[in-house]
Amino acid sequence: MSSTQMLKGIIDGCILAIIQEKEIYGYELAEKLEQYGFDSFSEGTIYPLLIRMQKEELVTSTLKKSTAGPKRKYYSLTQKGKNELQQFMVRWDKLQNSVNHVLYK
Amino acid sequence: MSSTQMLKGIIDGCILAIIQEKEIYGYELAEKLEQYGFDSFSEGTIYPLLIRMQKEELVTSTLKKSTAGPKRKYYSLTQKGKNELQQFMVRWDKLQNSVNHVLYK
DNA sequence: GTTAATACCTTGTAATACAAGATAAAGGAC
DNA sequence: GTCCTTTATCTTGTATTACAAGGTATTAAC
Repeated sequence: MSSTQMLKGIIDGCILAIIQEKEIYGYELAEKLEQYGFDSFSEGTIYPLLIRMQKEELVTSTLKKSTAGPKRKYYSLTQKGKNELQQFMVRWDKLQNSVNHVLYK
Repeated sequence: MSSTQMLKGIIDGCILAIIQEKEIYGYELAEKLEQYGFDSFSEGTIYPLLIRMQKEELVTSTLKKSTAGPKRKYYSLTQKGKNELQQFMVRWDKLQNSVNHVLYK
């Protein structure tokens, strides 16, 4: 993943980090992102992203019954996903340094 | 500008910050970004971006002779650009907090 | 059986990072 | 004087992707 894709892909990394904590389903993830202070990540963003990440074999999913509503698709990280998260954290750190260097010199 | 566009638009803010320091032309800007640790911002990224920012009236430009090569197009911030930079810095700060909250809890 | 809440997915659009390549001007080598 | 290199800008085309908008399914409560 290039540095550019990172600029576009910050959410990806954050989602990997949240999933690593504990397995989680899309709807819950959306709520959690809002808690963490991210504005407006709609389901139109999150579901396609999760599907993409599963295609890339960063996450796996299992269906579990819900108390109310359709089955929940719980996601957890694969080893590849854990590696990707590590790499993301390095890139994020570097990006943070660069941006702060520019902004605050 | 939404939070999403920000994710994609971090470079925009950085470029505004660099231009605010002193007027600068595209080619020089590309070099400077590399100095600051950004990988690989090619001219195919930077020139369209500068043109876009001028269209949005965030920057103005004036041509000046170069010692070698075609005329340099020096960019500087408009008042609108300065405001945008301020807003970007606030959004960046918020984003940083959110991401770090997720990553390092 | 209707409503509300929960949960997932799809389609279409606009933005945009970037590679690749075109163009232009100046200076130096020969 | 013509060729090469360096400096400098711009354009075209492609792939990615955030998101709005809307659709579908399941359960509980009434």
